[in-house]
Formats: sequence, structure tokens, C-alpha cells
Amino acid sequence: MDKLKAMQLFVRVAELGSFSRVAEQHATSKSMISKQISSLEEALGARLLQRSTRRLRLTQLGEDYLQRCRQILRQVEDTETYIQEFQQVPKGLLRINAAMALGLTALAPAFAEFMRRYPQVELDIQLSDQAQDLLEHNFDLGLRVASQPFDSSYVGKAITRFSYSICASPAYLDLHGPINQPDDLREHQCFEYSYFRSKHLWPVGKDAVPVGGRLKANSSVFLLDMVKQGMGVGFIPRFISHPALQSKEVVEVLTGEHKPEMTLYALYPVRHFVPPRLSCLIEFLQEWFADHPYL
Amino acid sequence: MDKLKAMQLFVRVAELGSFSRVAEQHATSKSMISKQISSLEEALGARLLQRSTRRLRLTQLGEDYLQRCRQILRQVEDTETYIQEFQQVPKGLLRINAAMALGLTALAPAFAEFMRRYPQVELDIQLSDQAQDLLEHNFDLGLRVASQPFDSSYVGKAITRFSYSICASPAYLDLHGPINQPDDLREHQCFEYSYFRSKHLWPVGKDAVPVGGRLKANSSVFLLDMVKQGMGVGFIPRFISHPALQSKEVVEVLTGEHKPEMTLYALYPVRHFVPPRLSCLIEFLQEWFADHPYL
DNA sequence: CCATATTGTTTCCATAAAGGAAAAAGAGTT
DNA sequence: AACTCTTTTTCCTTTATGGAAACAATATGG
Repeated sequence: MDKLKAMQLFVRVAELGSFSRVAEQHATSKSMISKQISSLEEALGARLLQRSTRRLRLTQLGEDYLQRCRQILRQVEDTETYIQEFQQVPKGLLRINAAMALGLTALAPAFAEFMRRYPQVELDIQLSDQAQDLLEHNFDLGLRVASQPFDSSYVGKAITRFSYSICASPAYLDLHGPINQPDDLREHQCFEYSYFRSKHLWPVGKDAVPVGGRLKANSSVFLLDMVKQGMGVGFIPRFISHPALQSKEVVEVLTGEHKPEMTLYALYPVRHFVPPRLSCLIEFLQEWFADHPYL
Repeated sequence: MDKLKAMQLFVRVAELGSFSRVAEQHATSKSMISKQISSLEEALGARLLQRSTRRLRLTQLGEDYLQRCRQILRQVEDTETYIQEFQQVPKGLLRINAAMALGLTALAPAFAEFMRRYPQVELDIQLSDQAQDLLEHNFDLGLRVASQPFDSSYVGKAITRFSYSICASPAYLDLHGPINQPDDLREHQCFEYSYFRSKHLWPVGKDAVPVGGRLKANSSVFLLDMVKQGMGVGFIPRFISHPALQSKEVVEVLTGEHKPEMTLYALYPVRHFVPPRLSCLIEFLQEWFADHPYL
């Protein structure tokens, strides 16, 4: 029996309060969790969790054991980090959560290059639209654009800044007329992005411009596609619009006007020792985006 | 891969300086040790041991890792001891080293009773004539009669005191005459015990009596057998002669005379936390020998 | 300097253990 | 009482573990 694995799972069960949820998160079966915990209990000769079908609660002993497990596991991890620090080549697994749109666009080539440069590092990348709790889901790193204010149990590092672009297709502009100054937007089909704060005010130029349109979606990638099809004007993060702008599928308007910028943050749980592969990745991303700015 | 097991084996390898010796001691194969260490190294991505066919030496990293392994393993052990302390019933494995003659005689019934009383405790009892190093061989407990002076890394607890008996067979005494006072021994066939300090002087009565004979052996059990066969007189620990005296196969002489006593010690390595099963056994032995004295 | 003995590694194979799917069992809820 | 959600058990497949023996490597002793 792999006691360390059992201890890890026990800690997770204690944290999530459910065998099933741990099973889901770790991409394994309920029966496996059940067996691991049972054999751990048997080995100790003590019951760690009081199970009722609806609720799990830690035994008094379980509470104590949990503390000690955490300490032991942290020590094991620190030891391995320590060893890694002496290694020239970073290796190991990084579990990363990133915003879907980011992953599909700006991050993909960066990760590709990272994997080429550090062949011993494995990546497990989970793209999701809503920000996941890193500790809850056991992520080593979250990549988010100016997401929720950082909890004190996380470290946030700025990776790069992104700008927005206001895009339309050439066909659309031919049909509906040019956009030369912010106020021209009032007369256009301006798409609404669901997660944008001030949905009907686009922050362009000195003041925000009130805009309107018939389309609202929660995906900038989708909106860009609609832009390509000549349906209207989009306020699109540059990392999304970049390829379409390059290929001239869409054109940018109001390039000279002031628009807000976003900051891409790397978030990670505070730890005694940050594994080299993690600090290495963060450093790499900073360098990479310095060389490939989306501004 | 069971990392804890691998770490344990690595520590043993570092201590013994040889894969083969670890394999012997743990009753497993060289290949298994080799594989465990290799996979540990692979998991860490670092070489822990520099192997040459004749010599093993720890890498710098190996040194560091060894320290940390020890700490982790100690912590795991302490945690389990802690859990045990909350359990009503002691359980687990005790590895015991005891003097051969003791094990074959006085200890056997004591251990039998202990096992009946604590059915969850497993015993691994190794009888040997020369005292084994407990740490070296991973013993939890050593049972020795006034053995080597205790190292400071061991705790020694007195379990009981044993007396000696001077024994002969009735037939022998009929043939060679009675033994009524210490000086009578000078005229008899007195067996010599190899490990006895002053081989030719038996400490009986006020002074030691010089004795002589034709038989010398390194086993009191063997000597007793020779006594039974009427070959001479033996200076035999009572725990060995006891059954033969009870059955009248041999008789004791010079019962009133002063003879030295031996003390049976329980030796165990000093630890932060003594596992309950161990303190339980020691306590049990003290009680058992209080009820079954060999004096 | 070479045979030898000893030690770690590798290969191959049999056995044991781990892990998943699905059925079963348990317990709260409607 | 039926239903739902969760854990446990059972059964089976797959994986991995561990040993024997052959192999490779090296210090020792003659």
C-alpha cells in the first residue's frame, strides 16, 4: 500500500468533505478513494472519518492525523523541491488553470515553446471560463486577466499587459461606413461582451461611448467570429484578434484612441518553497510575452 | 511506486553501505533494492548514490536527501505511535532479538502468553548467540543478560534477575560422591562454559572455587544435556535447568551457597516516542517474570 | 597480470496488487 | 415508501511488483 498516496487522498477528502468529489477531481473512481482510506484506517487501526451517506466528518483522531499528514506531505514536497533546485533541468508536473480564451489564443504558442525548451516538465492544463479556486482544485498555477482580488494565500505576479482592439470586417465598414472617431460607434452594431463591467459603455478615447447592438455573448472568441462575418463591431482583446488582424480578415479602427489595458496575472498558492519548474514557467512567460507583446 | 518504502530502503542502504546487505536483512532480493533505489532516483531526477561494484558512496545530494528522509520517516513513525496511543489495543510488529538460550527456555512461555493477550501484535523474534546491534539490524527490542555496556543511544530496562544452579545427575552423584560444600567441586568433572568470564573459577560460596573438567562448550543448554547424561557438574542458569530440576532428571547441589545473579535487560533504541506495543511488551515481561521468578 | 569472488543491474516471468464498473447498501428527503 | 445521493463491496481486468538467473563490472589475492 502506498501510504503517501493514501495520506494525500485523505487530506483531500478532509478538505472537500466528500469521496465522490475527490474522485472527480483526481480523475479516478469512488471505489478507489474508498479503498485507499479504508486501508489507511486499517493500517493505523483507527477510524479517521465518520461516514454517513450524507455527511463525512473527521474523527477526533482524524483531525489530529490530518494535521500531521499535512506536515509530512509538505515536508516531502519541500524535500523534492530542494532536490529540484540542485538539478539543472526543471522537471515534474504543473497543473495549470487558465481562462479559456487565453488558452486558446495567446497561451498556446507560449506553452508550446515552454514544452520544447523544458522537455522534462509535464503540463496538465485546464481551461475554464470561470476562475477556479486553485487550492480547492489542486492547481499549481492560475493564469487570469485581472481576476478576483488576490486572497492572501495566493501570490500574484503580473505577466504582461494586453490591450483591446476595436474590430470590424472590411465588408462591414464598406457597408455601414467608416469609424474615424469614438462617437461614430454610436451608429454601429457594437457587440456586447457578457462579462464586461460596463456593458453598454465602451471606454474609448477621453470618455466612454454609449453603444448598442443586437448581439451579446459571453465569449470574445465567438464575438470575433461574428465580426469576421461582418455582423458588427467588437471590443476584442488583442490577443484574440491578433491573428485575424494579421490576416486582414478584420481591420482595427480607432487605433490611436485611448483604450484600457488588461493585466495577465500568474496566481499561485503561497508555499514555503516554490518548485523550480513553477518559477521557471512564470519567468518564461514573462520573457515570452515581453518578446511577443499584444499591445 | 511506494515512495515511503523506497525512502526507507534508501536510508538502510545509506546506513549499511550495500544493496546486498540490505536485501539480506530485509529478506528480499538485490534486484528489488536496486529497482527501488533506481525508481526513487528517477522520480527525483537526481542520482543519490554513486555506485561502483565494490563501494557505494552518497552523492552530495544523497547526503542531503538522506537527512530529510530520516526526518520524514521519523515523523511518519511518530504519527503512527501517536495514533496508537489513542487506541485501546496495541497492534503492529515488534522485531525482537534475544539470546538463543533465553529464547528457547524462559522467554518462550512469556511470549506465548503475550501473544494470547495481545492478538493484534505481531512478533518477529530472532534468536542469536552473539548480541546483535539493534539499530544495525532494525530491531525494536533486544533481550540480553547483562550484555555489553549500554550505548547512550539505547535504553536499558531491567526485566528480572536470574540465579545460577549447580547441577548434576543423581547417577553421577551416586558414582562420584556427594557435593556438600564448595571445595568438593575441586574433585569433580566441572563443565566449562565458553562465554563465562573466569572459566576455571566458579563463584560459589565466600570465595571462588577453582574447578576443572574435560568438557567445554559454548551452550549451557548443551551442557545441561551432558549433565543429564551423568557426565559431570554444570554451572547452569536456573532458567535453563529449571524444567530438568522439576522433573528430577538432575538435582541441584550447594543450594544454600552464595552464587552470583544475572540480570535480564530489555534494550531498545532511544526514540522520541516509544510505540505502545513496545512499552506494553516490556511492562508485560516485567510482570510476567515477577510472577514466574527463576531465582 | 589474470582468475576469482563479490556486487549491482538487467531481463524475464509468475504472482500479487491496484483500480474501475457496476451492483449493493445505507441514509436522508420529499 | 419511493427516490436520490453517497459510500462500500464485488468482480474482473490491467498494472506493477518482486524474485531467479544471467549479466556486467571491479577490487582483491595470488
